[in-house]
Amino acid sequence: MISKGEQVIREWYRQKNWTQFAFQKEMADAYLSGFSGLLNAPTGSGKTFALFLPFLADFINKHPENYTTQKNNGLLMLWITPLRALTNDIKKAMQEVCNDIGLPWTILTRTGDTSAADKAALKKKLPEVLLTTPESLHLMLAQKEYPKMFQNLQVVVIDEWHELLGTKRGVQVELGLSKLKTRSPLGEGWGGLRIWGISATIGNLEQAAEVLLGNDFPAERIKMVRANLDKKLDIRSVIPENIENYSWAGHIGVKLLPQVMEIVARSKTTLIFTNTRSQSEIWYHAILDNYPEYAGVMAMHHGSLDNELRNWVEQALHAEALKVVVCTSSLDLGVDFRPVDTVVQVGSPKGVARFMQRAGRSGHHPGAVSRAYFVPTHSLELLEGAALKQAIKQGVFESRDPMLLTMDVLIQYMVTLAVSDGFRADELYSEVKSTFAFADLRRDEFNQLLDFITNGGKTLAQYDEFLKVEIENGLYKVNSRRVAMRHRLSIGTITSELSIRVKWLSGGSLGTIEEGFVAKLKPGNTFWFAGRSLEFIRVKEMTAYVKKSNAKKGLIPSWAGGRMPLSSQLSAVFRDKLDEVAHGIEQDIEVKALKPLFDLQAQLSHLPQRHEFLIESFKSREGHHLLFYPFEGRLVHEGMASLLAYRISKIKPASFSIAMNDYGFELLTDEDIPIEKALEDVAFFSIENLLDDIQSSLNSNEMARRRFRDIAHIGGLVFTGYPGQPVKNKHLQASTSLLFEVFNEYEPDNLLVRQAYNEALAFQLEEFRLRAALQRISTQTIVLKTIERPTPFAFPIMVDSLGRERLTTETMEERIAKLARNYAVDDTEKLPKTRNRKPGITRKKGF
DNA sequence: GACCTGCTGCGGATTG
Repeated sequence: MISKGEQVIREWYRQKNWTQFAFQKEMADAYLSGFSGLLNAPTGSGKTFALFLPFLADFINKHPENYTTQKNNGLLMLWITPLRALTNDIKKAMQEVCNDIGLPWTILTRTGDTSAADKAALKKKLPEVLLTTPESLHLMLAQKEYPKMFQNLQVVVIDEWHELLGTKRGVQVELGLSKLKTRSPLGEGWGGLRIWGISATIGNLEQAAEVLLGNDFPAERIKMVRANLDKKLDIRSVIPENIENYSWAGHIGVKLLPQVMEIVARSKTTLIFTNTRSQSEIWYHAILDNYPEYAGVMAMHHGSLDNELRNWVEQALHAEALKVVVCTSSLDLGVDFRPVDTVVQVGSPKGVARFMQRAGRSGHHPGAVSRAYFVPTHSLELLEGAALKQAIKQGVFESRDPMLLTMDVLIQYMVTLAVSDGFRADELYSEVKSTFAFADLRRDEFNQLLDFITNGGKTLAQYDEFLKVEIENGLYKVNSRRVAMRHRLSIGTITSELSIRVKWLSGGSLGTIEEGFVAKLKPGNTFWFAGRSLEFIRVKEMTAYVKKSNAKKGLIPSWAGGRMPLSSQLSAVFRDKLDEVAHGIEQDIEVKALKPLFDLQAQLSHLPQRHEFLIESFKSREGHHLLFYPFEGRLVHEGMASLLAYRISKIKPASFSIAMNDYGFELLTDEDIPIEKALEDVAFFSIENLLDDIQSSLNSNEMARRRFRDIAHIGGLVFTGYPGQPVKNKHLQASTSLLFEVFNEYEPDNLLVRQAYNEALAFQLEEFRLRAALQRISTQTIVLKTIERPTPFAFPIMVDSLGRERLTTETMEERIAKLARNYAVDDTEKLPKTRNRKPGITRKKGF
């Protein structure tokens, strides 16, 4: 005997002519039996229905006779997604089902886009289902009498949980949930509220569920539902026709444009993913220049383009009006674009999961094949193509590590609650302790935070602006309207640099570029942005005004952003591939194509096997070069380079400059380096004294100061300004820097400062990975080769070397002069030609 | 001739 609700679901699938997948049945069973848990399903697999339909069935079962007239029960389902854009898509799908089965419900969304009138209406009459973002959830918690809003809540769904996990937005979700569970009508604690996460496949699914549900969730009420859909992937590398002439270094990859355009021509709709916004612009421009027939059926999509422009592109993709879109990861999530049948990835995707995610953008029908091409931007990167295929075959996925004890997020949350109805310390402490993130929060730490929001802590007590929260009969409350307003304005954990808006003189916005780029422009200059040729007119009030230009050439802006290292999973498979090469047992076409390159590497130096660690040493007019190849990603290399430089300098004082990429790093000095002696020293690669040596070798103070900027924003120590009137970056930097100094000097045990140091260690240095890499190297056989000239492994690193960082305080002028004097012409002349870089241009420090 | 790495994500008041 099946229930009325289940009948309705089945009937709905039948009418749609859809088959109900096994995982959808399993999901319905779990839901209807009252479980909470995690649904592991890829986008476009019908996961929304998998959760929404059982929820409806459950409701129908409670009112089997008259469900079509039931309404106004209050908010029953809260659906949280990380993306504003997704809320409307999902709302449409849900509303359709309700209409189909005759349920008189309105599905609403509440995000920053929601009009003030709708937000006010929402307070008066609650919808049965509400779709929102983590930030909006916290804004709701900052409203007076917010418990009323959630008093009937039955289920919370966190969509794309893998996207939030591992970020401070994820911690925000954990805290929000810890509050909602206490508001459940079905009993205190985890009495009845069901919580479901939806996640794509990641390396730590079990942990993802654990983090979502918190520490006190009864294990017997947790289910993991997996959509074992067999998605067919067809992955191919684009192999340069003449590998011996292909660049040894470089990141743009435009040389392979003809091959890519052949793929585009063969396909219906292609997404070309690039790794940076600037690279998107360059590729778009290159296509327009060389294949003008694509004008009109080609578009671009990245994070600095105006929203309106991006919405248009998304619509046009749906409407099958576009043949090719050049984009960054701004298109690798969310909305499903059915017409897309081919994905091209230009340059290393840096991780297996990211590549899968992007490949999955093509062939978005059940049963369709996802077709993805990998385009290397330099020769050695082709080996990553082989590694990617192997990793996918083996099902190797990166994990998303949950963030722990993020005090800035907690402070923000405490003030949020104080702004609305206020909180009591003991109660809040136990709620917060129930989250995964704050399971280890000590009471004295919590008290320190309480002291901080009420008295400004030890150091800021005399400044009124830090005394936000007052205590009335044990209730922590914000009474100042100004403090409350400012706080609501700064809820959220995403911080970003100030940018300059680009607008037509005639009105209408194109997007944003960075201050530094605008500073390079003179009125009348042409630059390319958003795929158009623009003439720069002037800057006024954070806006650059432009008009259309007919110039064919122009500067292309670049943006400063995060630098993702090669993931440790992909690095490991990359090393496996290299081992195959060294043993001559390579099978992959990528590796076979690279044979000439590897032969040269073997001839000039050595091809390391799994148990070997290669170090190359050579002298040029620039000085003594040492090259190390851990193949562990650039962040680890950066840390390891500084560490080894420090350890060498203990044997013989020297000043080093450092260059690195995802495969290895270089140490360069004008002194003779006693490398053999250093290698004899057992402690050279040792993890003993690692933290101390890191402290001495790197400017950890500066690294922490950088992290502290964001922490201070999130923790509400600085006010970033009213909408439309941002506080100047310079001022913000000065004030966070000052705060950092003050804490460092007078309150070294300050929790936010401690957090800054921890974040720097974990994210800037990837300390955990660095440790593992050193341990691996200490078991390997060191192969030290003296080489005559840069090898295929060395060259890409050395090309980047002009952006190298000085470990000593040698001034810039001296450096440039020395470079100009010593630039080793005879060494570089023989090398394959790559892009030109102006000597003397330095890249900003990484931290 | 220039450009030649560096992603993504959200939210928002009041006064005059």
